Amino acid sequence: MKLTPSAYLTLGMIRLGARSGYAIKKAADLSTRFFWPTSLAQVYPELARLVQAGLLTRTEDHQGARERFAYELTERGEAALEDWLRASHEAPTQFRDESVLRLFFADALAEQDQLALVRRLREQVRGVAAHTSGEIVPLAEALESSGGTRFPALVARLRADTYAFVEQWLEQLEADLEP
Amino acid sequence: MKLTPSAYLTLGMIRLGARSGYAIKKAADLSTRFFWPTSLAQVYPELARLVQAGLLTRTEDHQGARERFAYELTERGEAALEDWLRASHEAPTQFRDESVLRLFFADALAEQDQLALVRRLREQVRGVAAHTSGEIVPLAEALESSGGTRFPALVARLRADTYAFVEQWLEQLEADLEP
DNA sequence: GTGTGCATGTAAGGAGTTACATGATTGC
DNA sequence: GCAATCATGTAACTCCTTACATGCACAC
Repeated sequence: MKLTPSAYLTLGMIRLGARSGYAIKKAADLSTRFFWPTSLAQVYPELARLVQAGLLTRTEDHQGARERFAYELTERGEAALEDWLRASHEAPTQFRDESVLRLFFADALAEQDQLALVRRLREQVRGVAAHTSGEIVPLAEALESSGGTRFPALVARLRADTYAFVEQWLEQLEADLEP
Repeated sequence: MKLTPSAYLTLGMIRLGARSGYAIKKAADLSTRFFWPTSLAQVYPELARLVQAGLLTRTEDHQGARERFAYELTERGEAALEDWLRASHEAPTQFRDESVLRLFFADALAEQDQLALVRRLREQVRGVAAHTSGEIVPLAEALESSGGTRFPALVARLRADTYAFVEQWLEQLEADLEP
């Protein structure tokens, strides 16, 4: 039984304290979405598969008339997660960015339009950097001080710092392109 | 008629001098693959669509008994490419990286295993950085000095520098994690 | 009382990958 | 002679997204 990264995302989020499918999706949108997006239409079937496979338990946890299920890791589920974390597989990075694709082909433009393209790209990158350091890092740091999990904050900082670096790089490029 | 980024990739590669579907795919594997991967099973139908739409012409260009077709941009094709380059759409970046996902959940591991995970990740990143600066950048720079197209080289350098930055960041993290 | 958030799921469709299928040319 | 590269395409499948469908709880 081979599990996909999305399955491990599910297991990992439950290990970090998410109990419902909804909570997993919500947590993912604030953290892992940037390097592993997911959707509810993925989460629910995945939960069902993992229960089927004996890696999760599902118990009723209804709130009055509103239905809710609480998931927990079984021993085998915990072991599966840790095995995956320890494994040294080659995981090919998937990256798709239309903006960079445009930058790649920018020679087709007149100089002023090239400059405009770079400027737009830098502003996009600046926005991501600001959002990451302003919103995502603080959330992850709250988790760090409350729960003792440090890696979510590390990953958030890595992202913030990387985007800040790219922003500087593009700023320099912009300066070089200016007439 | 709305075109996908893959369509613009196709147009762009032809503008840079690729003539056959095979050549487009080959060029993409050495350049755009890192931010917009493609495959022959995408390229061929895309070429057919673009010919159909009047953005490309297709002419026979057989080499003896081996069949080959040469594609060229029509005026409308060139205009479509340039419009896309000038447009300022929000292009959501798609990024999927199982290694970062593992890093995110690394709190589940014992300290020595956390260190091993970071070390592996750094080595992966180092490999990418080395490949990019050693193989991809020189190729793009050759294009730059021969043909006057500078943006492919800029994009390659951006990638090389970014990965070098991430490698340093992880090196620092590794040092911090060491007992 | 109404909008936002919590909560669970299914169905249809799209985008992209791998595998299949075929064959010529070139360099060693 | 044989392997790698050039060259064109199709078919099946997988993964993921968007849209659909439904309803409770809580705060304002």
